[in-house]
Amino acid sequence: MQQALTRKLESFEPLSDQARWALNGLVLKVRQVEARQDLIQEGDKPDNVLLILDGFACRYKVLPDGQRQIMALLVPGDFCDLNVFILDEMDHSIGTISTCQVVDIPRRAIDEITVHHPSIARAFWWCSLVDGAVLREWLVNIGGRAPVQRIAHLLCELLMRLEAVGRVTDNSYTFPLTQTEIADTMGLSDVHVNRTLRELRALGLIHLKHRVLTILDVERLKAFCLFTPNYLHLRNTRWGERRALNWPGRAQEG
Amino acid sequence: MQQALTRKLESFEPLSDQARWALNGLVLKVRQVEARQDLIQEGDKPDNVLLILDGFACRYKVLPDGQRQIMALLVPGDFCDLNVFILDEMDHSIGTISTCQVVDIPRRAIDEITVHHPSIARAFWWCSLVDGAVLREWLVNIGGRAPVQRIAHLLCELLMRLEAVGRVTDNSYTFPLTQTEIADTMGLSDVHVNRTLRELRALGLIHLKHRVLTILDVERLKAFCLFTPNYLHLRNTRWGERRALNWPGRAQEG
DNA sequence: CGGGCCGTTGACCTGGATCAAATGGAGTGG
DNA sequence: CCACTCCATTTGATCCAGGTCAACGGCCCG
Repeated sequence: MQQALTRKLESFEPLSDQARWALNGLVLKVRQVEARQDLIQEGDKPDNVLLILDGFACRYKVLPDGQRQIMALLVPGDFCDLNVFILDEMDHSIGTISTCQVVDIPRRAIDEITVHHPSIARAFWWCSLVDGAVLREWLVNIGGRAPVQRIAHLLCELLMRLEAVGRVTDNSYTFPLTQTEIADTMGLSDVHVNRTLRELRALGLIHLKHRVLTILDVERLKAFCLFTPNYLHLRNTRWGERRALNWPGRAQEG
Repeated sequence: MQQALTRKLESFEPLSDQARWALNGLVLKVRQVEARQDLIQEGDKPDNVLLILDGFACRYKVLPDGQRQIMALLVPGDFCDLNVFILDEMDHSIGTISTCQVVDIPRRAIDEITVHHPSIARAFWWCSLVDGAVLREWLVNIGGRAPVQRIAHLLCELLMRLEAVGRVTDNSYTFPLTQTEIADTMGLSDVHVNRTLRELRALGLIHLKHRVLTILDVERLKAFCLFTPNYLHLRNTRWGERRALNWPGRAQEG
């Protein structure tokens, strides 16, 4: 099941057998971590790269007033910062949401594999660029979209990201966030998340029960929140068709 | 004046004379660009790296409904993505806010300088990691902070970033954004931005007129929005003292 | 002098936060 | 098997921060 990473990287570009084999070599000591545990805390100086093999984790910060903001969701195949070493210390924490399987990859192993396999180096770069793109889209999401489309957008994004690592069947995937966690992610109150989910259910767009989310009508959900997948920069998946979906107007000139 | 980049990189770690000289070599054909022009548009496939020498630019997206979201401000010394080449196409646009001086650095020049100067390669890495950190902080800002502190936080951040490239004198810097642009940045309405600025003025925290911002009481403004500069990862500036400012509680354990 | 852009202000109204309480399910222990 | 606890979800009621609409004023520039 740890081919999540390989599979994800191959949605960027195909890898040679050697490269795939080298990637498997990164996965040595797999750790099982309970839900709601910190993997790294703000202020730490990590000396390993973390790779999520299974489960959901998140980057988050807690403001002095207790307000917690989740800034990213990490799903199977996701790294937390391939180059953290360069920074003095973590400026945010990373914690598990569900039970996770995690690998600690020593810095040196990353260095070696990227030296020996330029294709992997490129693919790793791609990962961090995509992470940035996702982050920007989240900013757009929170800053610009109404709560219903905001949540719908998150669900669409996760559908595609999880699809890319083979965690989706019949438009349905495990979605372990509590409503409060969704609230902390989307900058909403938990009460309002509840009502918004109800609305999405009433619209016949989703079904969410017992931590399993089913998207009842993918195309309608995407249209509903004007989801444009370009920012995920997928190439080789069946989702990655290069087309301008829902892209009427261009930026106005000054 | 183009030592903005050098100066910024040296707030990460000192550079040798050779490295500094090589950096200057990157700056060849400087372009002057009017305010409100696109430097790169969504969908483009850029073949140069852009470096801002002077002026303000921004990353933005325009949603199908016309809503515009600014996702980052680029100030002197800022790059737009050192590795865009890896991606198929831009997923957002970059446009100038004020008149800007911009350099187009060919991909090859970047490759060469990083090969010959590992310290610069590290420093470039640091840049992109900091960009990511800033982006995350913006997410926290929009998702978690009330409008007044949100704007105050932006002003604090800019103070420090501009300070790092020598664009601040007497706690005062050029701030070319219109109120509408601030609104598009902060996920607020322009009317409310206006009132919020008035509030900050009334509190005696800032003075903003004719595109020049003066922070009347830096410490009070920082305290006001609970500004924590750790995410900027500055080391060698007088702001970069390594201390846990305003950091009472730790993340709770599950 | 006139037009356009930007900032400012007032009036109104609504979306979403907040508070509070009830329901339901999963686990635990008697 | 039932009682009890702990949490997440659900729902109702209330309130206000901030969006929306509209008008005006100032400034720059042609």
